[in-house]
Amino acid sequence: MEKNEKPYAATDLGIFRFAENMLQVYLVRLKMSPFPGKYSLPGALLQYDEDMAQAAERVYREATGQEAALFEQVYTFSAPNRDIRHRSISTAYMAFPQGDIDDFRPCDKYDFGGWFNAAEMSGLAYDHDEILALTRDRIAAKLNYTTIALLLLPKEFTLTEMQRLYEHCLERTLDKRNFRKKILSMEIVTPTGKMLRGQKARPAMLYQAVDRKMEMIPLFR
Amino acid sequence: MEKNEKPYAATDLGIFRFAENMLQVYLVRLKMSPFPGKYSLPGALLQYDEDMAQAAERVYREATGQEAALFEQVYTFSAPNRDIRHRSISTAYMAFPQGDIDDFRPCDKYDFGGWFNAAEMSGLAYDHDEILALTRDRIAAKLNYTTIALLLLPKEFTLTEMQRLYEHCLERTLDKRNFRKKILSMEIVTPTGKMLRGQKARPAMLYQAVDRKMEMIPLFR
DNA sequence: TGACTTAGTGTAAATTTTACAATATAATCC
DNA sequence: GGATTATATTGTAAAATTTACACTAAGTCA
Repeated sequence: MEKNEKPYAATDLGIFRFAENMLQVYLVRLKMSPFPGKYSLPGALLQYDEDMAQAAERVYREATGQEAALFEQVYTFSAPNRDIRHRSISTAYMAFPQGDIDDFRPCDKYDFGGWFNAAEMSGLAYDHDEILALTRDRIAAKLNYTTIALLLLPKEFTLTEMQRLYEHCLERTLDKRNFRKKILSMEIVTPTGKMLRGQKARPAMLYQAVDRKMEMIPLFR
Repeated sequence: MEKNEKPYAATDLGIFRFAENMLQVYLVRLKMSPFPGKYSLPGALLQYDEDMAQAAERVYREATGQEAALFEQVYTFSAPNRDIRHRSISTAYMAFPQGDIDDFRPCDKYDFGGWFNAAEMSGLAYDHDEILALTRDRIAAKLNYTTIALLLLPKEFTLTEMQRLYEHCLERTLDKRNFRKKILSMEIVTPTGKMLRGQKARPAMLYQAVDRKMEMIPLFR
């Protein structure tokens, strides 16, 4: 930006879920310059009557056609050259879909929207590689001291799926019996009574979150 | 802001220490409108050649006359009406002084600067009551899963001081023997060999941080 | 129906956490 | 300088949690 010119204020949104044994992020393909055809996190400029959280919610609607999600502010990116068109600062949010994930349909700002393996994406528009990397790190950190796993999993999930989420994001294996004992002792999930059938082997009990929100796990009990 | 007008970008800084058995925040008194005579967190508009972290470091220099500190981004505040003069969004940082705390001298933007009990301040300019409250909450949360205590304490401190920091910020008492056992077992502090003398009673061993930075305390070891 | 795949479970040892009280060392006050 | 006061420092036994570890159960698939 020129001296004394104000930067644009924007928000970029990392929409995440754990599915197909991956941490997946929902990316959109840009139609317009400066990166036509490139993938990016959905984003938008802040509007005059919104705060950042509202802007993030609007971006969620634009990118998915859906409403229900939980949002969490992550970080504000402000490097002077992070946007080649003009100076802009972007406040990144994470979003966790609550409603029907399979009906996502981006608005016509975008060419396409879809789920990708968050660990393998690069070459995104703007500084979105960096935003994605920091947001992934934040998710991994939060797995250690919050119940963020409940937001990444679908409404109903097996304990094996939950364990795979931890193992993939923390990049380590965990003992199956000890993991189950620990999660069950926290009383954050409850069995639905339904079984996940049609897999290759023995059906697994489906669980659901007791309370589908992110809570701190205390150090001193 | 008017439609299509860009907001100002700013940063506000919560400078913290634990001293005199309190979590203290360094506040400045404003000379100019719109809040002459009111206390506030030190802050400034983002300049064209800076990112937010650099702006926060500049604000630290302006407010204290000192250089050495550690910074941590906290949250970006963006309510449309948070600044009565014009729309602005502010990215709040926490700062932890590293150098000589007793030589703080604010630049002439400010009338006065001094340390206050962070738990008791209200009536600050702008939305700084809210920024301060959220930042205090963040510090309390981080005491539970990071070594942020090392940044709040002076270079040399007693284990009793450290325990008081936890007790004040977490608003609960902790057993003295168990606290010391736990902290020492973490191997994040080491005795200096020097004693704190001149108190009312038996001198206490002074400790220092092994590594004066904020690190995560892992959930799964 | 036999082979394969994933779900689900228990226990003993080690470690950590918790609850709890007496002694040590200085300053202060007569 | 002796008594009093205030805070620092330390250990242990019980409880709880964590860890390491391997087999059976219940489906699918060829």
